[in-house]
Amino acid sequence: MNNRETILENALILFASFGYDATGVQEICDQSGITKPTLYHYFRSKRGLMEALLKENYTPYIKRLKDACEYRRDLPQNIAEVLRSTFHFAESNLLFYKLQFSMRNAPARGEAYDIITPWIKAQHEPVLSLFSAAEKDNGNMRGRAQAYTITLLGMANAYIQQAVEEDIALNDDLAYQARQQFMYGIFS
Amino acid sequence: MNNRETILENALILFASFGYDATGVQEICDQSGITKPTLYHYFRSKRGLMEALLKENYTPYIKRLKDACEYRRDLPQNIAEVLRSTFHFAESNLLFYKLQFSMRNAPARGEAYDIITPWIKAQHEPVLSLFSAAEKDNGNMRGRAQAYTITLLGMANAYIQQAVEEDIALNDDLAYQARQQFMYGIFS
DNA sequence: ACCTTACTATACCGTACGGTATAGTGATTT
DNA sequence: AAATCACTATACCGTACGGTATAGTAAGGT
Repeated sequence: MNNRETILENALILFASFGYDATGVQEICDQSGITKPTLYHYFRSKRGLMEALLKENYTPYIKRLKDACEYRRDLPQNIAEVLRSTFHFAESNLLFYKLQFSMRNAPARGEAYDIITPWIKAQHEPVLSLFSAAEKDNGNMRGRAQAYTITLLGMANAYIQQAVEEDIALNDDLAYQARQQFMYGIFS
Repeated sequence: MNNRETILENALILFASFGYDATGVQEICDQSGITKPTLYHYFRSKRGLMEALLKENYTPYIKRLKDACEYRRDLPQNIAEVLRSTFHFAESNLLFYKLQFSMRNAPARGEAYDIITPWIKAQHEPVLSLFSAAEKDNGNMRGRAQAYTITLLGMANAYIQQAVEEDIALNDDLAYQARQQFMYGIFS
């Protein structure tokens, strides 16, 4: 494994364990067996390192999420796919999931929040389009696309948190259960 | 207002805006119009300041939550009360709610997480007892008290987040809606 | 008058931070 | 053989951090 990958790997572990602010560049270098100029050669700053980390880990999930949000007049199917892709995202790289979750919920005026903002948008945007498209087929959903987006993703996180703490699998069954519960919230 | 209260008030604003790590003691002092020895007189350390902040703001909520979790063989009633008290907690001091939420979801090895851990337990414990008590009256809930606790509190957070971002009121109607959705998840 | 107590300002401590200037190294290109 | 390139180590920069030693001040008790 080359130095760039080693740095990214150790940065993920340290950032996820101690947070962005509390993790020093020197610490990442020590853990990776390199020195600072090497790190600054590959990533132009601490921020640049975090940006690269987010890009590498988010990209496949966002791509799959976009597919999951392609509306084909079957909203329940879409919702199941959104939940499945999000569960898979969390399960396949739990460390990164924890990191991004803590950053999303970090105070809004910190560097960490700045860096993750575009990715939050990239996640919300396709889900929001999905519910906007579904509105046209279902009158009593009108004007609530934004609310549905927040609630669906919020519920996914609640399920993931539960699965992590209870050590149960984030499988399709759980996604189905979450979908039923979410849809009940919509149509009641 | 005395200096102690001024410091606590400004610390809340700054910690909630920029985070515990990113907020310097000097910044809090400047904002409060005092100097560091004054702060260190009232609070023995930066950590002590945060602990005092949590204690003052959490205590009334935990007390009310405990009442809400007193089981009288009417679980739906208890759940409604848990949601109501939590919604009220968030709405009456949104800044503090945001602060504690970001700390709860912060990386588990930081000082901020250490400080808040006992309060997380103080919140979980009465809700867990509630579901444990309800288990005895309802066989098909057996062994899931922990899962219900996490899901209920997680759902409350999802609703609060939605209410904040959509600028809608965290009133009893919303608590009722959240309860229905949660109970659907239990009994299905 | 004297002592204690609660509180506050000036000025400083050691440490760690993010980042870099300098000087290489070893492989590839010309 | 010379020059170029990607990469890496040593040693250092200025700044900001959490925290404190010292020296008061102002009020109340005796």
